[in-house]
Amino acid sequence: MLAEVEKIENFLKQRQIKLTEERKLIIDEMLASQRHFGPEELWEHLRQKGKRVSRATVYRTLELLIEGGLVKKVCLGEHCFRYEHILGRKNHSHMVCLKCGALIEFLDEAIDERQKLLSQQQGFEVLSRCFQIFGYCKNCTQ
Amino acid sequence: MLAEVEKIENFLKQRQIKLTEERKLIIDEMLASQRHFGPEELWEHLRQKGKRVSRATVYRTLELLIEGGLVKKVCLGEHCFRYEHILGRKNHSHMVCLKCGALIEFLDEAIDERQKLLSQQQGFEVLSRCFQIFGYCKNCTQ
DNA sequence: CACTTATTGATAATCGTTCTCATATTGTGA
DNA sequence: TCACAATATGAGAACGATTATCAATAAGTG
Ligand SMILES: [Mn+2]
Ligand SMILES: [Mn+2]
Ligand SMILES: [Zn+2]
Ligand SMILES: [Zn+2]
Repeated sequence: MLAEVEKIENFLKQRQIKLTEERKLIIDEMLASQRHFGPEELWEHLRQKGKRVSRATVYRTLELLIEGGLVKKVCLGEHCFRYEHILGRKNHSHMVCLKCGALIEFLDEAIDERQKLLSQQQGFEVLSRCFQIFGYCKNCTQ
Repeated sequence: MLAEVEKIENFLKQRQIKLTEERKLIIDEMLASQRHFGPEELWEHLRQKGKRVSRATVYRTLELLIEGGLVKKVCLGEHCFRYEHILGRKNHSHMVCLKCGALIEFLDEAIDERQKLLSQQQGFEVLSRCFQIFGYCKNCTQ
């Protein structure tokens, strides 16, 4: 956790970005709370702790952290986006339960390699990937 | 194309769904135009041909066709959704060029199998998948 | 043809996200 | 330490794609 905060602060310093109170609050909350979260959710958590920041600042900060490669935005269906920090985590994908909302993370060497091969064949330079599987989780099919 | 129209009309008849002028227009336009399209785009094309339907009807009809498994909605980044008809087409994924917007379709047995295996391991019942690769196409990296 | 039921159009509402801009804070270098 | 330029913030307006509303209209059955 300390290493993570440090990595983030280094990123901010490298560019002409100021480490404000609000950004600290948002980053701390992100690292402390559950893995996948929405901006509104994070904002509400802070608010409940008496830490009031603007919704706009939450969005702006998350965007900043994405630019720095510290946070990833995941599309979980129609109009549902979640964020998660990816400090020290391997690139992974998600299975999304359409009933209970459960998220199952997965990663697979074989898929990664096939995917790499396919894009090379097309002369396609990969920047990011987005792979979701929608359906019902174990609990919800029983 | 005829077979496709027929398949769609069969789907409509099977349920208590009426084959209205507007729905015919939308389906014809979809089959006649390019593969991936947005609702607004389809609406505009019809309008330019003097065929006026409500935007709402375009959305409603596409939704209907998705239910019938005749159309698929593809998420191409943040707030960009496209539709495509999947009549007689294998399930495929897309590489999306972030510069020129090009779409490269791909499908791969190996990935499908790994994915199937992974979801089985989790006891996860798959309903749909969504796999996109973002980056730069051949033309845009040169 | 008549009648029931589904569908349409126009536009208001929604909702997550971004924009605006006056005010406040940060970090620098004197 | 202090002053100052550069950045960042908050509050709420604006946005834009999609969905909801509901009175008027059309489809299809028999
Ligand atoms: Mn995850
Ligand atoms: Mn396609
Ligand atoms: Zn579930
Ligand atoms: Zn391109």
